[in-house]
Amino acid sequence: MRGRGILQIMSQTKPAALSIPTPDGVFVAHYSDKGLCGLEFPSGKNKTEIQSDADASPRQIQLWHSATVKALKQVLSGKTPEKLPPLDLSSGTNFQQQVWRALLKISSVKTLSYGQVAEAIGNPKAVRAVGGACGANPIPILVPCHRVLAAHQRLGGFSSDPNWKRTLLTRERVQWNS
DNA sequence: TAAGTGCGTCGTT
DNA sequence: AACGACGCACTTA
Repeated sequence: MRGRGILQIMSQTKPAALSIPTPDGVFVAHYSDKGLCGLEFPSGKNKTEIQSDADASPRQIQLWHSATVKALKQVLSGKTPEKLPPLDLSSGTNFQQQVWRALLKISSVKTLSYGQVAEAIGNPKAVRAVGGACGANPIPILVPCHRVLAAHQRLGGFSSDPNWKRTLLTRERVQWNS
């Protein structure tokens, strides 16, 4: 607290991690001074983890967080979120950010193949790299990497529990081939 | 049909 | 230089 420069005090918000209880478990959202920068799936750890109290957070983050909570719950119930909080995707490389932005355009119910995403960002041969970028997605669910299937409507992979991909797609009434 | 192999390709580490 | 949340062609059963 003492060593911070004036610029940091004025422009930088303390990174925050806020929990989000849902019927599917406790998610954890991370915020930078630019917006939502991470979303963790529920894990055994999250259940017992000390959750930073939302009341102690800056009001801006509280506002962002309420938007996150609402959007998350909407997607979890198979709906398209109306509003997203500001997203901070700056942790990604240029390529990854292109992919993530492309994913944001996929509305609920719809899906794209890894190949189609590659085409969408004007890099049609980078199919496999798109998969890598999906795996590096810091904000799953809200950046809907689960809506990317392999060719011919096959499921494809998922870094965290593949059951999440199946669950989310099922709730969005998306079908795939086994 | 289903399952397995090999290879091209590209971004990341 | 090695590794993937891929895609495609091509074998086998």
